[in-house]
Amino acid sequence: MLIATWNVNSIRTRLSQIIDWINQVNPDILCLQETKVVDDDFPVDPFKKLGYSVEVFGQKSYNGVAIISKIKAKNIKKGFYDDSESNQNIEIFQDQKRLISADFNGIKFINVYVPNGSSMESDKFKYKINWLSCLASFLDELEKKGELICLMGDFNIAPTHLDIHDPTKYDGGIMASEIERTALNNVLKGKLIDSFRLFEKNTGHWSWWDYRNNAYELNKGWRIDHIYISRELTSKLKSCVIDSLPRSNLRPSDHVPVMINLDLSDINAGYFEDDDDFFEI
DNA sequence: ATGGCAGAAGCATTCTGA
Repeated sequence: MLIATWNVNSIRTRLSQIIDWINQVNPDILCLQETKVVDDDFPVDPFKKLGYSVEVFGQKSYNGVAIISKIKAKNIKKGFYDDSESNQNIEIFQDQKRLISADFNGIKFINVYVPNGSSMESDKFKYKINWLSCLASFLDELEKKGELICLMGDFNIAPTHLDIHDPTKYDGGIMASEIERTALNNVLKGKLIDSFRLFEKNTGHWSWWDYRNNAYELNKGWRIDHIYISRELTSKLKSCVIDSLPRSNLRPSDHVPVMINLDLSDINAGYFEDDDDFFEI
């Protein structure tokens, strides 16, 4: 099963590039961030024509997440909590559409667009850290239920110095600070594993290049888009690749897709049995 | 230290992103 994440920086501007990429790669699940469109205006038809279902959680101009899938989603949840579970502490996070989750084949897929944080002195930075704290609580609840998890998206954090083209210049700053890395590790708690690092130990692999200063041509990138999976799933993980080619498109997104291949053939045999039924591939 | 580039809103310019 091919599972991908891509911050497309506007679904409407990038639509033809996304459709082209789907036709080339044929992913089973594609999680998008920064769709920048209200749900009613999301272009669902081009995806439906290719046999995909579309689940969206968007807003005007900013943020917005979506899950495109060949498999039918179960338990679609938009934001940290459904309306029925309203919680005073997280209500301030519901106006920014940054998280959508759904179950596929007995695995909880969580698609996130973590706030950027602007500068470390800003209120937006506090918002980023608080948002990550909310995400940690959200995952704690899932952990308690024993859910298998795939947490993916644009994290706006380089996990280590290996994930920055110039760590001497940027380590310790925004997207690379100890505060952010600690907040991220508090989400992962050693239970969720960075898929990419199971295959690649070296630096020089980026998922985002700034539009400015010829960053892509100079290969001055960052690895800030990630796919984390439950430790129990790592034996099923066959690959994790960053497809940097779409960054050379005309009018590209500043991010590129990251993709894993999970071999869930044993789930077909009913290995993971749900309360109510077996999972279809 | 700042700007640079891009997208959305909306029609000049501002806000936001990372």
